[in-house]
Amino acid sequence: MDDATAPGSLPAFQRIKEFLLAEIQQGRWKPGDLILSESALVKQFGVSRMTVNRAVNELTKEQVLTRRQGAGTYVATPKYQATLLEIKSIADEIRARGHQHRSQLLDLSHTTASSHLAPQFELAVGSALFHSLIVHFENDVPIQIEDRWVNPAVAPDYLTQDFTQQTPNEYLMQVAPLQGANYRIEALLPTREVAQLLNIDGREPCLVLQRQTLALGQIASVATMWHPGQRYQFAGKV
Amino acid sequence: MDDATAPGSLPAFQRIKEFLLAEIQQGRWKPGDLILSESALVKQFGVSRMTVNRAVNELTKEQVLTRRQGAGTYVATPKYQATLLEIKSIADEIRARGHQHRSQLLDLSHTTASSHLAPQFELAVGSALFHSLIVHFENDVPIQIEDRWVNPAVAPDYLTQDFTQQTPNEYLMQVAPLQGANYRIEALLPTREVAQLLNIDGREPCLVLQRQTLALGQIASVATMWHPGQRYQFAGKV
DNA sequence: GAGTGGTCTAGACCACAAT
DNA sequence: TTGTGGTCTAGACCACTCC
Repeated sequence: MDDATAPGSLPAFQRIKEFLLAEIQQGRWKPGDLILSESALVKQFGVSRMTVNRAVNELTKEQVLTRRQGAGTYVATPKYQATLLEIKSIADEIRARGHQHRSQLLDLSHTTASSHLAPQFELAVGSALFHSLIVHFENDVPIQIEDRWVNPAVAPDYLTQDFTQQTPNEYLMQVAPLQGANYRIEALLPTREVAQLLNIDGREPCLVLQRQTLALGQIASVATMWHPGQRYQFAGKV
Repeated sequence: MDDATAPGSLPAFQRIKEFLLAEIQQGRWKPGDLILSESALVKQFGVSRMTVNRAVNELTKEQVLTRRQGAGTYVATPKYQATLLEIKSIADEIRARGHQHRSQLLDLSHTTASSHLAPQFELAVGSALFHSLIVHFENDVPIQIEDRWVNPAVAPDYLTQDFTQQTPNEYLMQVAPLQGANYRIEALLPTREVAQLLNIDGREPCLVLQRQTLALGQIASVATMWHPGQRYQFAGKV
């Protein structure tokens, strides 16, 4: 005999993957935790080691787990995503260029969802929202305006953070595992306020990134990032 | 006994993966081709079927191959890449919106690498290059200017194609497997020529994508795509 | 029916980490 | 030394496609 223990059901390696994913997504295993060894999973599921190995190796390729020979298998620390438009920290990006990063907090407040914002959060009009407005400087030159609304259900302590020490993005990724993002990139002329904050001429085009991030099964945050066209570009590899 | 046929060497499944990748990248197997079956690879490499299966399955997960139970394993048709900034066809994109695509060929010529272009191709100044300049229309409204230089070593028949029927991108992906791309996105004011071709005001910002594509181990193509800021944006998910 | 891939087993030897 | 993961074998049964 061999396989087919559960007829009409998923393959064994899939059931094991789903078990492991459920443990992680439901928070019973957290990033960095050591999880069950292969031999433990072999006993628990009554399958051969090759089958367990396939399940765990696939999750490792999918960057859900990390493995260290001789040590064990761990829950991967969330990686801030892929390819281009990485959900990375503007502060890290600036420092990686060997430059100095500084940010100026212009607003941090409690507000309510307008008829324009509410649908972007899939919340009712008038729901509570947090708002922050920050200018990021690279070597004292303004390089990004970050205009962000945050869902209080995801980050209830948002208003008490010190966003000159840690960017909102960094904070949000710390309090809630990022599940995905939708983005839009446009070339727009700045509003008068944007032009003034970025210290540019009103006729200079801006590269605008709008991003909606998802966490804990909800829309965590909606951000609009304005960059001066003369001083900023997105670049990457595929 | 079991493994360790080639001491100091790669694992068997890795050697098989590299063999398969080499066959594809050197053009001996083309997209859609049926490749060797598992049993054929078992004989060729003198390994067990599970080892071959792992190699082929991993390449399938990596979207290099596709498999059909009962039929066989095929070279995947190039998938126009990931996440955002997919290397996709502007024509398909427009048609996917249910709109009509039309393109106008403004130039298709043989030229030589200037001191500005040569380094982008890693070629000597004065090397032969092909050039094309195309305007793409969505429902008769200009939506993209595609200004492209092509390495003749990768696409020697570039100048004899009908680019009103097939975009340069589609043609290039057909003749040479795409290995990667570097891109840059900027917000710029249009040049006089660009403004005229896109039928926009010279003060309207443009969303500009520059992309360098790699194929056959060389730099295949360098393209600059201009889009009117009012009518175009990049969007996607991560 | 012959051939293909999809999955699984019950062992095995190895390199490595922790102790 | 014990336990971990990394890799591999030589079989097996199954579902599916093609002829």
